[in-house]
Amino acid sequence: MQHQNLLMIISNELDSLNKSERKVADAIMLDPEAATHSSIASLAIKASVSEPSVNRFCKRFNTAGFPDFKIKLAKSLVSGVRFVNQNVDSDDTVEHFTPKIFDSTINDLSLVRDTIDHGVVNEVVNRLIDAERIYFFGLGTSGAVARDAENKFFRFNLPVSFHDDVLMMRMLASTGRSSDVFFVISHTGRTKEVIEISEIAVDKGSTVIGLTSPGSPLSSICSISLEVNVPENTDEYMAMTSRIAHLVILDVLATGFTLRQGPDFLSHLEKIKSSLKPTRLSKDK
Amino acid sequence: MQHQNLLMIISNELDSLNKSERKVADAIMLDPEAATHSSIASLAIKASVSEPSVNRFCKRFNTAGFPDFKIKLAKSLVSGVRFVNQNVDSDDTVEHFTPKIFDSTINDLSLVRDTIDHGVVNEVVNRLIDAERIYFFGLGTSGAVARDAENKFFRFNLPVSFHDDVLMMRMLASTGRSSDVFFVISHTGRTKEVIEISEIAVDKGSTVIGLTSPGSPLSSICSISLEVNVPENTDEYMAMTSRIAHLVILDVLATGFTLRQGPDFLSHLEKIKSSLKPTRLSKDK
DNA sequence: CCTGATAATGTAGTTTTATTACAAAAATTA
DNA sequence: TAATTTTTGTAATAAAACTACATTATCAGG
Repeated sequence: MQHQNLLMIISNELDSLNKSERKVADAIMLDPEAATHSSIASLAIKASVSEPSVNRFCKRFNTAGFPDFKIKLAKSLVSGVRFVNQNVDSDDTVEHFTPKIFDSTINDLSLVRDTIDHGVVNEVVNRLIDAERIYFFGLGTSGAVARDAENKFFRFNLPVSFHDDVLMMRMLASTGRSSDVFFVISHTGRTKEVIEISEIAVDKGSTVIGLTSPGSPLSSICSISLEVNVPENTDEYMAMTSRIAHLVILDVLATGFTLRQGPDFLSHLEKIKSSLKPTRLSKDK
Repeated sequence: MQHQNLLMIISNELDSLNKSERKVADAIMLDPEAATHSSIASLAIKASVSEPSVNRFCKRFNTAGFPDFKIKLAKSLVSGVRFVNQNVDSDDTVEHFTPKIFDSTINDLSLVRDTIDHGVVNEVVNRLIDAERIYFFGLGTSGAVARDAENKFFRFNLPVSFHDDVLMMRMLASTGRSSDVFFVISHTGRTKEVIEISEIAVDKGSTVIGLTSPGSPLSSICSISLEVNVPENTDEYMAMTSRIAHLVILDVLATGFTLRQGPDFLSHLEKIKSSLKPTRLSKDK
């Protein structure tokens, strides 16, 4: 939370603002760069609020006052995320919507970074290390995530597979052992099939790790719930960012796994990497 | 040139300053961070000059005045290299390496955002709209990206499929028509099989879009090359970020596609979305 | 080493900008 | 609906920045 960009903080707290604070926030978001150059009076007019309201807004975000706020805002603009919380407009051209989509993704990732539970991550890494088999389950978009996870964890020298076929999943879940880990990925956490399958695996004594949204049905039934807080998508043009957050979390888990194995393990990874060399054209051609 | 760091400009011009300007410069250089928080009066005292001297100093460096100067100075203090590249250490705990991985991903994404060629994106969207069939090809990690792309573009009411089987790919490529689009995803752009297959498709007159790294063999042979600039991964613990950049770019393309179809298209997307409702548990349970 | 011109710097007043104290209005609760 | 709390605005005050002008320093030519 320490080094987060002011603009992102504002966009994340948008919901908890009162009317006039919200007006100020909107005025700033509309053109943050302009805000850093305007006086408190002109910004107040732009937001249709009084000057003290702008001042209070600034103090709410832990700045000394308006000038200090402007400086912090200016700093946050350097990092380059300019279109936080700006939806794609129907008349946007490529130049407009491309940075918006990137910025929105970046924003969501930094939110997840700051809200992820390290204790749970740690616990999940432990379970993965103890696992004799890992199954990655996911349907639809989460199927692609599961597939990526298989590819990544395969390198770790233990039996891994991914599945996006509910019948297959069901069979595997019901024949699961206590040493098996079922890693279930689901954005919503409310897909009936996935929940049923997870319940079966839990009943059989296997470990079920759910990578899903907080408070979802899946989250409540699995052995360990790795909750990812990605805001709901309000804009019909915007993509689902949760799958990207899921991928990054799997990177985190893989890193934790590797680190726990100690330095010897790196040579094993190197072996796998070099096994792919013959499939590639050499760099100096 | 406009984006050069103010602090550097000052230090470069140090010799050409007159006495009091020099005093101001020294006072600022001594603690630039403090300078951004002080008033013109306190800085004048610190530099042992009058307030107008400070003001004149500011204007000399093409700023509107002291407040504007402070903002530009503050911006120049934000480290030039965004989100300093911190590698994962072998003794990092979850608390340490988690934000590192997120930040590194975020950093790469903002690099891609700023280097992506909008013209090419636009051209790719055009080709996708004109396509009668779209094939997404990818092996390994890029297979997962291709799978995600299929899932996304399927909603657009045109025949799409993804393939991660080289034999299948080869057959499809050699029977391709000019109205077909082969969307080939490859991080390295040097996988022999993928290049061969792409060449076949190009020869048959199909459009081959390559989502790959700049200057790669794949990039040079395909019809349109969508080049993604993600720095090579130096750290053995760090994951491959390019696949995430690829996913975001596919989001961008899908958005471009949707926008080009006009507002009527949204109802079609809504239909697909609601078709999945029966598979989910309701929210208020 | 003057003298006049020019550049550099400072003083004091003015204007702009930001903040504070307090009152009015809304919203919330009992 | 009255009491209480929260939100917002008004108006006065304080702070900060700027400008015009005066003073001082610097320097070239005599």
